[in-house]
Amino acid sequence: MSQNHYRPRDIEDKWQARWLARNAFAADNGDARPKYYVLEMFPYPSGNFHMGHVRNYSIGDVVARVRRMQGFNVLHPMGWDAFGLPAENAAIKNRTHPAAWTYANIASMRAQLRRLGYSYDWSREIATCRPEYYRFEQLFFLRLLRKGLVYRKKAPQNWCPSCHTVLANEQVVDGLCWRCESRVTQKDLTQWFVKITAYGDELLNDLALLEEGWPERVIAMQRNWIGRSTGASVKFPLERPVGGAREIEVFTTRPDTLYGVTFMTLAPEHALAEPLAEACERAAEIRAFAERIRGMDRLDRQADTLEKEGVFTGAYALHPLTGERVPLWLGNFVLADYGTGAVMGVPAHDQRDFDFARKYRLPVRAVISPAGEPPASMEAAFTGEGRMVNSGRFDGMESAPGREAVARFLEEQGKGRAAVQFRLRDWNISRQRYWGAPIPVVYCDRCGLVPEREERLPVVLPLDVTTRHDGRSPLPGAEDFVNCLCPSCGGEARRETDTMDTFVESSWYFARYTDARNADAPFDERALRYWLPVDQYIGGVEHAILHLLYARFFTKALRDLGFFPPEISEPFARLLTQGMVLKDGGKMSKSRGNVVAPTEMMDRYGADTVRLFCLFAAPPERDFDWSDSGIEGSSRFLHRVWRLFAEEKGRILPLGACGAAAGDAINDDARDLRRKEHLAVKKAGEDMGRF
RNA sequence: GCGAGAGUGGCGGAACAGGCAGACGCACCGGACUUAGGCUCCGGCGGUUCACACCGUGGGGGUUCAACUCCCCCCUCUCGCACCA
Repeated sequence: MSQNHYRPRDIEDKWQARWLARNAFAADNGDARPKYYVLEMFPYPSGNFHMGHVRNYSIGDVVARVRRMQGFNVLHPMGWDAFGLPAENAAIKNRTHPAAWTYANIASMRAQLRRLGYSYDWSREIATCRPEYYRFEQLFFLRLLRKGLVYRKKAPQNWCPSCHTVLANEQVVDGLCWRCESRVTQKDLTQWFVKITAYGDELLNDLALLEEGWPERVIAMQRNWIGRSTGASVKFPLERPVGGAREIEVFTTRPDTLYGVTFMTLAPEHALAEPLAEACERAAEIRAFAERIRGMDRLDRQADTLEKEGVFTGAYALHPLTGERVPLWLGNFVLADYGTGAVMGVPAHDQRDFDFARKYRLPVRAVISPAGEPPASMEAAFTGEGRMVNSGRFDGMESAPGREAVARFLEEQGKGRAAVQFRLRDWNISRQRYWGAPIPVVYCDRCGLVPEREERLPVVLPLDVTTRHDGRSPLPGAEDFVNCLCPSCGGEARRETDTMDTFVESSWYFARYTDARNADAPFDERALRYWLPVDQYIGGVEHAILHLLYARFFTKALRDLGFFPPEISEPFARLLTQGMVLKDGGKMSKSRGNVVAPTEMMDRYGADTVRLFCLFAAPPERDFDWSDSGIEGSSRFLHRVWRLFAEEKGRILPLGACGAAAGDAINDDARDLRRKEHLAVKKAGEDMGRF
């Protein structure tokens, strides 16, 4: 019996045991072969894999195995993105500890991965919740702090009431928490920020290096998110000083339209909104407007159906070039956190300003003439380029040179300058949660804020705490942790109890794999030089901005801190964003009751069938619908392959039998078979060519 | 509105670089094996047609000996962004 029957469990158990015993896929840092680093985005140890993971890792495993067969020294590691909120929530629910829950899940998921037969180098496995890992993250934090790339500030922050923590801008999707989809509110808090904006230009410009290897849409999304605009900042002197201010600064991308300014609009959150109200006899009306707009739900306020409205403050600024009086308004459409929170109103050449001017009967002055003829009457703003008119000394200039000329003139007059604005904001990395890497600073009554000393790292997250049922962090109540000695004066001090955003851990893990067991330093420079960048990175498109932007930033920052060699500026040379595994046209989810568990499928068909189907069902970057009858086909296919080999075994010549030595002994059938084999190998090689 | 991607049998999808459209799989049909088959194996399977043949890759034009593939115009769908001044 049975050799003719395909028995996946027997085959897989046998080989997996052998691979494990020999650590068969260990990569060698000192190897002379060309290197190839293939990496799949590491998982959060939730307890179970879903089909999306299986698809992701199966794609990566094919790349790794093909590259090995092609003679490359392949690094294909795996680890665990192990800090994070679900562990705390599960701990509360199951009356356990986040660490216990996390490590148990890692053990079970590691076993699942081995059963799936992936060719990982297990000797490099990492878990980000271990002090051996996050101690280096704390080191990076201290160095970034020293360099001014980490700072503390109080500002309105995205607050998720359900997760009891702040969120970075990147973690707010359509006004909802990226993890639990609760509505995000605003809260004034003092938080730690990473100055990602200092790298805005480089993050944008280096996208050009990724054009070959990254999907265009991911590049477009990053470009969009960074949102660089060039233009000018312009100072409008106030007719009378208000709240200690003598002028209001605005940013504009169209300094060529400066002579068309007929009003100015401030966000209701602008620092001068209240002083302006105070100075006006209609103070109550202005305050009521500002408060109403400020109190609006973020989502509603950003709706594109929202009508523009505003209120006149009674005050005037003076046009920097003509000296004309420019009325100051508050407006609901001006964003407080972009630019200066104030804009100049050019109704003739900006649709928003046009709408606003129509509603409040403000004058419209055309200063850009499209192709000669100025329009007799305007139904809409003319936002295109043209020739400057009614613009004093600049009359007759084209828009593009006009923009530069106006900016230059403003600068000469001390009334402004050429300027660049980013949409990208600094990254808030403080989290008011327990299960994360402690931020290594202390607060001392005498010395103030003091960084922990590097030789005292890691600041270990205490494990002997009891999780609170209200979801709040137990750290502030953990006295042994909080009470400490000041690294500077040795007096009594208190530790920071916020932890770091888990996206900090995932921003550098790919580099740690190159030297994962190094206890003295985060990396070995030779190992980094040899392995980086990752040649092929694979993961879901949901990280197009979040993780992929942070990791790109970290790579540049670590380079400038001297941790990375200077030639490493981008972490991932090629990126594949794999499609989702759907069921019945939608996401698999517990609530829909349509989850197909990989373990069940492996029990029924074996790991190879599950992997084969995940690869076969659709091209890697496209979504596909899970099909129960489809996987039957993959299973039948493997059965056929096995049976064919088993039945023909006696007639199949050993490898090499086709060589010259065997000569004419080979019959036509064998020759034909060997030819087919080579054609198949060639085809497979060509199909893998894109990697 | 802006950006990206996709439209090919009943379905998922092939077709490298302009050269036999529909590989492979699912479903379906016929046959074999079988007490039975929901297992397995063999064969068939774009449309019209008895056949010859003709038509056929979202629609319309074009280039070419030859177009799913290249060019122009249009339609539909998916995803991302969107009052960023």
